[in-house]
This record gives sequence, C-alpha cells and structure tokens, in this order.
Amino acid sequence: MLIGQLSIKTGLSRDTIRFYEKQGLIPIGIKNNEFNTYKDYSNETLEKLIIIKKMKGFGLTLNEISDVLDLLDSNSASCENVSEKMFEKVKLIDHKIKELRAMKRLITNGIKSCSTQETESSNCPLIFEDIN
Amino acid sequence: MLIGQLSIKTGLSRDTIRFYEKQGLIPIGIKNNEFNTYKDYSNETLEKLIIIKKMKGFGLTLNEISDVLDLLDSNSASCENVSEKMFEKVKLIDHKIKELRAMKRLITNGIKSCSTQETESSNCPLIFEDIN
DNA sequence: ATAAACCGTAGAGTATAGTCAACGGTCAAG
DNA sequence: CTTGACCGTTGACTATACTCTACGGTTTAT
Repeated sequence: MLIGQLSIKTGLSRDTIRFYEKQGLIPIGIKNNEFNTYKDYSNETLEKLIIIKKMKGFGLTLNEISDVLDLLDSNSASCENVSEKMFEKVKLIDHKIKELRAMKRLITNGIKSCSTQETESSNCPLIFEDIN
Repeated sequence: MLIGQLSIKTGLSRDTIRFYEKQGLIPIGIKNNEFNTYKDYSNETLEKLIIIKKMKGFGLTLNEISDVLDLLDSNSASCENVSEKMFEKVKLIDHKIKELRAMKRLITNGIKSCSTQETESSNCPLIFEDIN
C-alpha cells in the first residue's frame, strides 16, 4: 500500500512515517511501478508502525523501540525477551524518578530555610548562599 | 576580570560562559582595552555565574534560571518571589514524577499479562495486542 | 624571537523526534 | 484539460545545553 494508506491506518503523518523509514525503524518502501516513483509498503510494515505507536504509548524512545523491533526481525520476540527489554526501561524510569525526587527535596529544603528569613530582603539566601 | 579568571573561579568552561553570555544570562563583557579585544567582566557577573551553577544544581533549566536572574536585576529577589518561582518548579517536577509513574504502571501491567503466557512464542502479546 | 597560553568570532555538530517548506512529477475527477 | 490530491527528495527549523573546530590576533615567558 502507499504511504497515504499507512498514514490513515496508523494515524501517523506521512512525514513521521518517512522519518521512521529514514531512521531504519521500518523497511524502505519498494518502488515497483514503472510509471511513477511511489513506494509500496507491506502489511508487515503496517504492523511495525502499529507496534511503534504502542511502544511510544509506553514512553519508549525510538532507539528503545528499535531494539524491540530488532527482536521481532530476528524472530525472538518472545515474552521473555520482550519483558527483559521492558524491565530495563522500568529501571531507567525508576532512576529518573529518584533523580526528580532528590531535586525536589533539594529545592523544598531551600525554600524552607528561606521562608524563615524576613521576606523584605531582595537578597534571598536561597540563591545567594553556598549550596546547602 | 577576563574570561579565564571567571572560568577558574566558577569551574565553568570558557565556552559555557560565552554561551551564557550569548543567551543573555550574564551581561556581555566590556572591551575597554585599546590594544586588544579582550572582554572585561565584573564581580556581579561572577556572582551571577555562581548563582547559575547553584540553580543548575537544583535542576532548573537555563530559561528558569533566567527568570530568577531577572528578579535579581529588578531588585526583587526577595524570599517570597524566589520561593514562588521555586515552587513552580516543584510543581513541574511533581507532574513529571506522576507521568513517569503512569508510564511505569503501564509497562509493568503489560509485563504481568505477558508473563502468564508461555515464553516460547516469538509473538509476545505485549507488543502485538491492542493497548490494554 | 618564538612558542605557549590566552583572547575573540563564527559556525558546525551532538541527541531527540519530528515538522514544514520548496520543488517537481503523477493520478483521478469533472 | 486543468485542478486538486497525492507522491518523491532535500534541506531547514524547533527546543535544550552545550562542545568543538577553525581562524586570527595578543600577551607572557623563556
């Protein structure tokens, strides 16, 4: 099928599909018409795009999605292998959450030490004092 | 002082300092030597750079830091105003944490439904089935 | 005198994930 | 037969925060 059909069926824009094509997430469409330069895409490509959409919904980056699609291509997209990849992502998410919580603690501690000062000063210690 | 001194005193690279200068976070150094094109930076600029470093430690973006420095420039860097800015950031952080937790839930639910299947299939439902 | 160290500017490159515009060929409908 | 809808490619642009290179002038030390 042509890229327009792919776009309608997936809800992805043509530009986005072409971008994924260029990134190697989906195979390059085949030009098999002797009268034009239109590319033809297979049902497998459509399925890959649907998978990409789902994985994006999980918050995976395109690189991470690429890894999952590689499993598919090597016929090793078993629950075990896929779960493993997904678990790696969960660990990354946990790490980011920890970072954000540390950041928040740092700031709220700063605010606390700050609000005990008189508010009239235009030299708030939160920005002037050494890192606490 | 010259940029090299600024760099030594802050631990920021010259390139980074020049980048901040171009971004308007610090004022542009003044060329006041008639024999060269070297720029001179004030102590206020040095202090701003130190503040930038501290705010980066809090995880603020350069845009957010710019807002804080603006408070400083308008002589309104009171605890109240600074705390308000910081609290905005905390709200953003909370929002991101929520997003990440939702992402994690989605994935772990997927993994759970997946691991109940036999692991031999190379068509893991986690990537093939409709979004659950 | 010359080499090292420093200063300046402009512009390209990094990663992420597209989006948009320009330009040109093709296909289907009225 | 022409208009609109579709297709292709290339390249620029968005935001974030730098980093690096190239090129050329200056200052300092030996």
